[in-house]
Amino acid sequence: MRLSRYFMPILRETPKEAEIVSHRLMLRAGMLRQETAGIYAWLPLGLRVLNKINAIVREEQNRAGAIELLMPTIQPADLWRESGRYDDYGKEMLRIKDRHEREMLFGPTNEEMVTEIFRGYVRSYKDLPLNLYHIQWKFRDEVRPRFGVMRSREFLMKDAYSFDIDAEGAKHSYAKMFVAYLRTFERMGLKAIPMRADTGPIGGSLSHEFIILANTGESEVFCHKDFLDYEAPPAEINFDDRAAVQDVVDRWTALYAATSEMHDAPAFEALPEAERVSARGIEVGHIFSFGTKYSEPMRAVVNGPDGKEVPVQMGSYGIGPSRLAAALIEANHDEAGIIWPRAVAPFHVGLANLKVGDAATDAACEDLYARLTKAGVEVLYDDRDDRPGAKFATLDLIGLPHQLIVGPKGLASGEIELKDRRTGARESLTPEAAFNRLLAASA
RNA sequence: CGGGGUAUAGCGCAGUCCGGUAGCGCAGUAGUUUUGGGAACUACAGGUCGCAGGUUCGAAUCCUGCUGCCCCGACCA
Repeated sequence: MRLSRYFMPILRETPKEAEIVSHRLMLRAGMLRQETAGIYAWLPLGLRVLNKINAIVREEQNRAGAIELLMPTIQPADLWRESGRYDDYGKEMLRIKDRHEREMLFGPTNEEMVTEIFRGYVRSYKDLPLNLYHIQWKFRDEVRPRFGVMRSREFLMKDAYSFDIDAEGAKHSYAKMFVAYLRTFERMGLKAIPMRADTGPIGGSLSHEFIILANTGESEVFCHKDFLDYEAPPAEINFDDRAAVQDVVDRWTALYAATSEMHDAPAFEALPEAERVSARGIEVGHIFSFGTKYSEPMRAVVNGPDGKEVPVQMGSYGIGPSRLAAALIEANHDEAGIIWPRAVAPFHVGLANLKVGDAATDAACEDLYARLTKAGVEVLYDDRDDRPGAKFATLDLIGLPHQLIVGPKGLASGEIELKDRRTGARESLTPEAAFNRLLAASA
């Protein structure tokens, strides 16, 4: 993408409403625009990040056997009366009426609707297990939205729903999502720690929050230090192997980890001091197993092997990609701006032409831009006639992992500069060597 | 929902106390000189001063009401 033809409205100064670093940087980097309290437009650069996050989430959901569909944002009130949540949900649910005075709502979550879809088609235990998910906008009318897209009213959520014939199957479904979540966050370069959680209005018996550690995190968390060295299971893990999947869950839940709401101070303090970690955290995922809470009232039943009808065992599993975009910045930034992990970076490389109009510089840039793009490397080419300093500042702000700096001085000796945004390390290389280096990095 | 702020150009702000033709910096446009870590100069353009009433010869400024937004708290992916 040529920056001269892109839409990336960066701000030199920080809008005063933005308090936390991710919000400030998202506004400054031209990723977001607030339209009203807790409601944001995603500008092109922000959307690219959101799409990268979604792609990883989707791959890992699919790998774990979940199947994507797409449910609407607007739902009929009657569906929610069946589960009893129309009255329970309170003012956080945005309720609206259509032109015929029918009561509708903007979905805050989709348990009811997915259960309605399920019961419309599935009759037999032979069709189980089943896990359906979508990535769709949700609306929760928070009393006080804040922190940009970290706590917005409209937000994007991946929500998966599992259906099983019995509790054992449900446990396996839960474990599969548990593993998928560990992999999802690790692929984004985040250290996410599962913590036992309160189930809140979703209800149910078993629940974990996935918390990433970031010193600007919103809540206080406590965990065993060994978690910091744990690695997510490999892509090759066999999700159908109940024991293997359960082993991962057991391992990741064996040590102490809790948010402040669930914190058991005596238990935590019983650990040797050197093994305790108190930190700030951000919730990026939440999984629940809630049995027949919805299937029973909504009559989502199947015939079991014995021919008897039983309500299905359900679970739901959420990740907030829009929140993740902010959380990623909270965990990856410095004074100059964002530092994107490669997997979610809006572009891989920022190519800075330090002297637009200089024939040799233009030619070198055009050549690199064309070849890298052709090779599948995503390049944002700053071809604007601007001063070098401004270009450096912009590239640091938007945080692309690699910066290719091409100017007449370096070219005079046949070299260009390759800078690593995270380490700040710079290297002078021939254009050819830089090209090969970037190809290798994207392999 | 309780408490506290704030609203003036795209962004950041001054002006309000003490009423008298709306200003600064950045960003934008044109030009000149520049060009390896957010350039300088010149010129230009950009505002129903959140909204509605009121007081006054005259209101960004004083009074009344309303609204938006932000922060702290309680609540939450």
